[in-house]
Amino acid sequence: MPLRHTVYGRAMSNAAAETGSGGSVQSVDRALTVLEILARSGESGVTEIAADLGVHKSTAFRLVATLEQHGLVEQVEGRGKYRLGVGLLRLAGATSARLDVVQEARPLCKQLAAGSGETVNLATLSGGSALYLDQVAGPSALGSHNWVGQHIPLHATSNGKVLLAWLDESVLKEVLGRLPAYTDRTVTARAALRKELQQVQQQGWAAAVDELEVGLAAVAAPVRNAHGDVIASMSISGPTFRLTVARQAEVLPLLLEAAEELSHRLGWGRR
Amino acid sequence: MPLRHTVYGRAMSNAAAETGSGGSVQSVDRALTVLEILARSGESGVTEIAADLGVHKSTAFRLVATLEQHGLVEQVEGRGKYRLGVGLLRLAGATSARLDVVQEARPLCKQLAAGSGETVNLATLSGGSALYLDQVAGPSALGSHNWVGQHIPLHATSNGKVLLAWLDESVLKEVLGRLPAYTDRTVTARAALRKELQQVQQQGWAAAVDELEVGLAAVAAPVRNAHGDVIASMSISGPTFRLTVARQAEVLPLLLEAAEELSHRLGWGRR
DNA sequence: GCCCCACGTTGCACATGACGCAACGGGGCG
DNA sequence: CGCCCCGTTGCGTCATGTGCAACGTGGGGC
Repeated sequence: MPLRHTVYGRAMSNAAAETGSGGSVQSVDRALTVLEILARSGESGVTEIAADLGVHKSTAFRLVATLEQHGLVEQVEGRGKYRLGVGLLRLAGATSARLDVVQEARPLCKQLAAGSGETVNLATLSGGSALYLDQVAGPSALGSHNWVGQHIPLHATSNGKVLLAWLDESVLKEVLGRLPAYTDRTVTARAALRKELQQVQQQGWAAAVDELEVGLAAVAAPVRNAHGDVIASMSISGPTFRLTVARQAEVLPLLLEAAEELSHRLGWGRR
Repeated sequence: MPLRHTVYGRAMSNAAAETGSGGSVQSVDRALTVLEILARSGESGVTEIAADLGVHKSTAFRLVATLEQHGLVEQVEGRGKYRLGVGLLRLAGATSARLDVVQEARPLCKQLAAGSGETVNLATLSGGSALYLDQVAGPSALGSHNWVGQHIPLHATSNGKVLLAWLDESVLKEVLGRLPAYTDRTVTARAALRKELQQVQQQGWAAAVDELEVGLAAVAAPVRNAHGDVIASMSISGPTFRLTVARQAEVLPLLLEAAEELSHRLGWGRR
């Protein structure tokens, strides 16, 4: 789609780190950028947002005020700062309700979480990283991190490896630009990763222990659509001390069964 | 804040269900309304959105296109229709990262404690029993026990019953291993408990009087997350002589309102 | 304790950018 | 084959979003 927009008169004085994403409707574009800024910073004041956006304070204020009226942004009590609001959760809920994968997966994830006692995640490929679509915390997991909506590196997670393992060679090359290390267990050598991905493809599941975070372990299995493409990955994760290799072997059959059942519900292998 | 824009020439032919929420920045306001429309409908075409919004087709199109560039909206393949995009999940992830049941609940619990005069508790399911997350003592509570951090049997408390009532059958079976009696009012017959849980689910709240301790009464209501899962339970508890059935009926609306408001803050979209 | 700065917030006037219009292309159905 | 309805796009106009300046306030430093 061609950029139809003439350049703006002004010379973009700001450091706004323009994503290059020009919007069709300027004010809306700015407003949405505000959301992204808040997502990144967690909490920002009007002045800060304005500077980041390269617009006048008052402009930023009106954008934020409008967002606030829709509940997408709220101001933290007392202080004048702003942060993302819960309206986003409702919208996101509507989003995932619409994604058949998530909807079909939910009961299975729940059951799997109950059966394994650990946290179950569902992830898909999105823009060069793993996007976590859903998470069901296991009974023994309290206050475990919520990954939903997060973009997670592909080469350091079990879900990521599954998603990579069935990728076309051409796409794979693009995605594997850099392989940063997060712990000293992270696989950073391209050859080693390639080899592991092959193994993952053969055995039908992947594992990652202490590779993204020390103390975090997970196993994952592929989810296929009606065409047989791997469109998502389901994982069981927990603390390394609890999710030992032996325990992994115990929960693996449950995981594989759940992932297969989900694939089945999405039309794989039918007919 | 006064509505500053003049009405459009047109007489709002649509059923746009104007929330009365005027925005400060019109186009942003409209764009966000588009998100809400899509959240409600699941999938809409430009024309439909335009009609719903009371604007021209082309206007709606540009709004949608801008939303699309930020990933908040995507067009379903083939058909020209639009739906909410995964970008929302990313934003929501940033939201829920800082979202904590206890933290969100605190002001509500306080208010409820003040309004009811009794002690308010917040509990969740953890490893086969109820884990008390927070407690706000009411003004008339003298030296009442502090339950925070305690594991309490599920079948003998109002919170426990709420947490059980919405549990999957499979999990429920596991949890209900033994039903020890703590007083002679404790429900120990599995059939009776099952029946009560069904009633709890229907009426949307639970009660327990003298079932865990003689002289201790409580009513509880469910707290839901964005998916509608019951993730916690909020209760009002006090001495049986004060929290009579009549008094319970008085505080129940307050409790239900608080629990619903909390659910709302956690992203539950009512209904 | 005082002052001063910096922040969030609001009224106003201008010109910019968002809007409605009308026309195009294409896909599905009769 | 032709109709109709959809999403999409160039254009001219004016509504509307914007920058400016001023206000109130709260907190930090001197």
